Amino acid sequence: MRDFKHSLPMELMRAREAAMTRFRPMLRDHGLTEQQWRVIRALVDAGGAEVGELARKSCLLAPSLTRILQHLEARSLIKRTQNSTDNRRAIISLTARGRRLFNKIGPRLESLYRVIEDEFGMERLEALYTLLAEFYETLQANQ
Amino acid sequence: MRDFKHSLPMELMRAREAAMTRFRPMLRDHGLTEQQWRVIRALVDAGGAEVGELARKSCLLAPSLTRILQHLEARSLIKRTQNSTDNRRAIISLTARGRRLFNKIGPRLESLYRVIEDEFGMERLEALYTLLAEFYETLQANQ
DNA sequence: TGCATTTGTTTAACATGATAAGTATTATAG
DNA sequence: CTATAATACTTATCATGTTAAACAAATGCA
Repeated sequence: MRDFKHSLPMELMRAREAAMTRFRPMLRDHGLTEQQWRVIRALVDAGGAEVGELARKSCLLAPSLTRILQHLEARSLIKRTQNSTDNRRAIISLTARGRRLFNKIGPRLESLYRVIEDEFGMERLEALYTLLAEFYETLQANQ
Repeated sequence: MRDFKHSLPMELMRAREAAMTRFRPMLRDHGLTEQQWRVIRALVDAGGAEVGELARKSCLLAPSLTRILQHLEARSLIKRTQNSTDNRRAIISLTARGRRLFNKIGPRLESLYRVIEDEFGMERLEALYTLLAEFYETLQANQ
């Protein structure tokens, strides 16, 4: 049998965890989890989105996102607007407070990211991105 | 700001999720979660290990592992042996039942893994492994 | 129109992730 | 030898992951 250490899902997880260890403390300082940050960032990127769309963009399952949105709404970081043509769809967007939080945290995370770029090297990082994207596409295509 | 889609932790997660989607149904058929399977596999690999060692090998946090071991013990898949020289350390090992379960599931997961090898190609897969290991080492070294 | 089906989202239930605090045992300084 | 610190785990707590089921609004069709 293949060596246990050579398990792809675990290697992907370890690499991800190594990166998140750099980012998590700063998010925590602002009372945000990694997943809450992903939602905020996706909202900045999209400028308002339906829940399903947001789930795809932030790579979260719908039940997780539901709970996260409840937390963010309780902290007045997001707001819901009803879609007039379809009452099932709620449109989520950042509040001014949510945008301010993003503006405060975003740059700091970017600089942490640049440190990783420097340490690992831009070329290898790009190679990794490419392989990951190809891997994802390959497995999705044959699903 | 860097494009949101270009977020390394998320790309790593998406790739991992794409792979796990292939494996999870079979584990579920046998009443195992991915994490429980990692513990069982680490135990086969090590042939008995202390809790801390097991946590490292299976990439689980200690509190998670504690709960998982309770579940596996309740199902008689693992057993605990006390270390005579240090009563803090418990040695975990598989029961005969645990080994039987491993022998039933292991080969099926291996064949699913070979499908991925075929789809993505062995060379690219090796390249991905290498980059992931290098990435992990780089970030650990400067931590 | 009326009703079954589909779609978008939420609840529920159980398992794990993440951090902090607690407990028991061992090692160690004085 | 004893108080203290370090070690190995476990509990506790809150947030998310995963699956199934519930729910309401919209759609398709007789």
